[in-house]
Amino acid sequence: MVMHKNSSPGDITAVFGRLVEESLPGRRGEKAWRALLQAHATLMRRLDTDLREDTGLRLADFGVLAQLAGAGGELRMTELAARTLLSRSGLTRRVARLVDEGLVRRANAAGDGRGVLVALTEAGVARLTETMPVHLQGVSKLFVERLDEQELAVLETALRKVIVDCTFG
Amino acid sequence: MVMHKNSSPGDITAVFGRLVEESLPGRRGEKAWRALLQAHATLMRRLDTDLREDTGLRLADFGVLAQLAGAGGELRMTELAARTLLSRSGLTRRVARLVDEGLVRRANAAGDGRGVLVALTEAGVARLTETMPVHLQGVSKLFVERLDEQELAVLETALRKVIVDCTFG
DNA sequence: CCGAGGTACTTGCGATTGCAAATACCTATG
DNA sequence: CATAGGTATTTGCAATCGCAAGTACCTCGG
Repeated sequence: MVMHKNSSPGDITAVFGRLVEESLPGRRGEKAWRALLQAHATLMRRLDTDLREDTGLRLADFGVLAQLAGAGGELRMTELAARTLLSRSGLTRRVARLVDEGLVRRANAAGDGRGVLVALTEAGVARLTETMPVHLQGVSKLFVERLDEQELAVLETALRKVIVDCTFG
Repeated sequence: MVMHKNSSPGDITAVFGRLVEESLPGRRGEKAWRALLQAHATLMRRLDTDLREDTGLRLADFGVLAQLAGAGGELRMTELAARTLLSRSGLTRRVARLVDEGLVRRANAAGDGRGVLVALTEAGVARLTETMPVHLQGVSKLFVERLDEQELAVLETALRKVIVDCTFG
């Protein structure tokens, strides 16, 4: 065993390991946390690149169209931002791009001059119709099919418990 | 019951609902998937803003320093990119910024002229030492403490199953 | 009906991103 | 020992991001 005046190699790991123990006794939850980060990052990257290759649509744009469809075709900006987990300013620009592509339309909210109603166009519906199966099959293959009922149930309840309320944008 | 030639309000939701059923029979896993997206997005945003307010360090920069510490103080670029879930080009620039701030140092990899070794500086170690508890207590409070042993165990095994192999960058 | 203060959304700005191409170096083959 | 092809990293570029400030509109007390 070699000891130096300063840190020996691998020492740093041990020092910070001890620091982890102080906040996470027994390093409880560390592996689950890491798994969450890694699963999310790799799944998103894969789903996004696959979707773009197969349909030309970005995952974030798909998310906007899908949320609109799930809400009956139209939503206010703020509500849409909340559902898509996008910042308000980010949504403003994303919607602008979708309007340019003709997939979405903007209208004034009836009875509130401040509000903007975003609605799917016919082209948007058509685009979503061809895109949806591609994305869902990706989610199915990479996520749903790899998990059993119990795992899905626990994931749902556990992850719901850790959703934080935080304003986006 | 009112029927129009074209879609009636709410119709779109039903149409796409049917489309979901085709790829996800019984909409299996849909709720868990949604919970994953929402938990990740809100947790990350919260942890990042909290960390920045309390220590001035971005979450992504913290991640780089923490991975280096966990690996004994230094890593090659590609390995570091993989561990931090960053793209290679993203890491190049992030490391450049960290070098500017003096938290990290670059050196040539011994025996491979192509390789770059990124290492924590003393200042980097110091910064990490003061930052680590803040971040970990955030993770503890928002994530670990809200879950029981079984939930953490299932999260870990389930999420590990859905980690995709995909090159970053 | 006026004005203060709240809400809804957009925009200026500087920072950051990833992709694809470029650079630099290594390795194996003939 | 030349060179073809692979690996490690960086950079040009155009797109995108969030924050903070700005605009527009609504609401309500007086």
